[in-house]
Amino acid sequence: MNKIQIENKLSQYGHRPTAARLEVVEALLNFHGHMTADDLYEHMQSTGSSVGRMTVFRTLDLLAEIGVVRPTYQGSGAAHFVLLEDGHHHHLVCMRCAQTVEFAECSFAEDLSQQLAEKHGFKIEGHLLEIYGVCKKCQAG
Amino acid sequence: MNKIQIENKLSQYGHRPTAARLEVVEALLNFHGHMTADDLYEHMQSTGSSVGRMTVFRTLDLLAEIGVVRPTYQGSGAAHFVLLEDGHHHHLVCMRCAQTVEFAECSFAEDLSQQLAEKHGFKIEGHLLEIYGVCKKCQAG
DNA sequence: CCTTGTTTTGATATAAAATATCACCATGGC
DNA sequence: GCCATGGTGATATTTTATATCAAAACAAGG
Ligand SMILES: [Zn+2]
Ligand SMILES: [Zn+2]
Ligand SMILES: [Zn+2]
Ligand SMILES: [Zn+2]
Repeated sequence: MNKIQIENKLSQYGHRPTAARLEVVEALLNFHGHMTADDLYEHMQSTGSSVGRMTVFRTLDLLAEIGVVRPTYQGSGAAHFVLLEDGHHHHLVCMRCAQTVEFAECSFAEDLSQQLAEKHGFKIEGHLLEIYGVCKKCQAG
Repeated sequence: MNKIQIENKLSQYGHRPTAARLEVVEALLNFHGHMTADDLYEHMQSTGSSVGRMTVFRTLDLLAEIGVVRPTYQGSGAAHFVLLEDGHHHHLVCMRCAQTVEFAECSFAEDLSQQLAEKHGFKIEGHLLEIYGVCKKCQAG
């Protein structure tokens, strides 16, 4: 999902694709991997952006609402946002040290999605699969 | 997963199944669904427990470390803990109002688990599948 | 263009949640 | 019992998130 697509999605949902929001989107796409709102804000600061902290928080919330990102909890107290490429995201998380490894393989069946949508009246737009385990380093320690 | 099994798991991992911890476990099992640490603490208070707030936080962290619960983020600022029955948990979340619906159907393939374990050196112990969508009420509004 | 109503922004203030500290208590091995 | 280790809980502190509000940006209509 690129900047243009996200811009369109914002418009679709009646939110203006303002300069500040697009700066956040740009930073989000450049900043690879998981990040907290403050991580992203500080990264933007370091590249000379003048977008405020509140706008970063609000834009991430907005992007979560329209299904571009999703907040997850990685044990640090702050929400970590992950990009939902093509609507989904998958990662392994170490239960001890919170190290995460992303992977592309998707085992989510489309028919289960439909079945759940009907059963619960939801319009389904994406998913996150988190697998828990213990990483090599923590198995040794 | 019942109280005894969790008690054994604590011991297995070298943590004492103290009275305070078991009270938290008991409350956790009674309190159905998702909850924040403070939700659980307040619930315990209301039932006359004298276990302190810190112990509730610490016990939940401990249980997360051994795979009994998992913190998730549901947009409220506080971590929501879900019980990993038999190692896994699945729910639908509304992207607008954060309403959640749990479901039992599991589409996670065992062979993918093995494949990932080998590839990344993880010892896999469970998973969470979060499906995002818009609930009936929010579709209407 | 201007005017006007609406949305967005960002500084600041506030509230909420998580973590650190530390003295005390409980437990288990010696 | 005595010591070493681990666990507890009150409190203080830090970190995150949210509320507030005046100013700025914008869209629409005249
Ligand atoms: Zn690890
Ligand atoms: Zn997927
Ligand atoms: Zn909803
Ligand atoms: Zn499952």
